[in-house]
Amino acid sequence: MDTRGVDAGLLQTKYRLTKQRAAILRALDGSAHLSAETILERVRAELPGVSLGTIYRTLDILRELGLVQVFSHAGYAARFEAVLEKHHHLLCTQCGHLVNVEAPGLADIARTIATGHDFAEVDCALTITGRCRTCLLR
Amino acid sequence: MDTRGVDAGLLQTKYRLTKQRAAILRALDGSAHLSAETILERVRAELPGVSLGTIYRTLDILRELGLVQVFSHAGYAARFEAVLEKHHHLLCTQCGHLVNVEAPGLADIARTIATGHDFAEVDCALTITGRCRTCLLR
DNA sequence: CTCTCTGCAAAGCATTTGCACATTG
DNA sequence: CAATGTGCAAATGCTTTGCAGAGAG
Repeated sequence: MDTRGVDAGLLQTKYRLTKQRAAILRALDGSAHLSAETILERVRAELPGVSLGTIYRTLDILRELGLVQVFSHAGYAARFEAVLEKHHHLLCTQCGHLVNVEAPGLADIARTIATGHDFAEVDCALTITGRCRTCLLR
Repeated sequence: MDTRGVDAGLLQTKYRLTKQRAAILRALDGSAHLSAETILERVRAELPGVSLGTIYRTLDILRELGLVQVFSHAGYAARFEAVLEKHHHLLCTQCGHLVNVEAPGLADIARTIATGHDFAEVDCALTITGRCRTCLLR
């Protein structure tokens, strides 16, 4: 994630660029699938006083701005990552391991389905579940 | 949903067919996208003492047996429905309205992606989001 | 200076669980 | 009867929120 680009993105909005927010952006940089708790740990490493409430509030703003993608699935805490390119998820139902995958053409399929039902402003999220190699061998 | 078929299905397992479970199956019959709370209300209409714990426990068994499909999405309580045919979901992000849709060929796409990453026992769930006609006009 | 943001701690909500009793097969 | 299921209520875990003080622009 190009943090400078995101900073600029934030600055163009009504939101302020605080040191907490900058640290959260840095924590997301280059890593995928971080839980709020993990982000809290990383941020606290450089900014000890930060609270979980701030993490959630900031992530929600970043999601609203389209800078962060959220993965949530029944039975797991949400996981967050910076948006680089649109992608989908492959989840191991045994160990929770998450892989980013691309599904070329899926967006078009989804848009066709949605417009057929009079929906607009369409987005889609595909979650593929299964068992990963490691778990299969166990 | 053919409740008799499901009863038979239950009976073939280690699970007992109690009056609570039968009532829950009846509550699911013919309706889609029921929350646990709604199911509780319906079941209590004929069996007043039933608890929410039992609803969740039973739904979990039915899901495990493949008789019930669960839809969950960040910010909403889970919604449950009897499995008739595999389908996907179209969710209005404004009003929460949920529509069942088919996505022919998607299962194959998902399986191809998953096996490419050494995953097996593959399933997939597509959630398309957008705004429904009613909300667009508002 | 004003408006937004933060930390804290409490609340919220959906869901799960321990336990003693009831029920099923 | 032995094993499974149930109601109840408390616990859980993630996430959100109110508030009073701190900080950004």
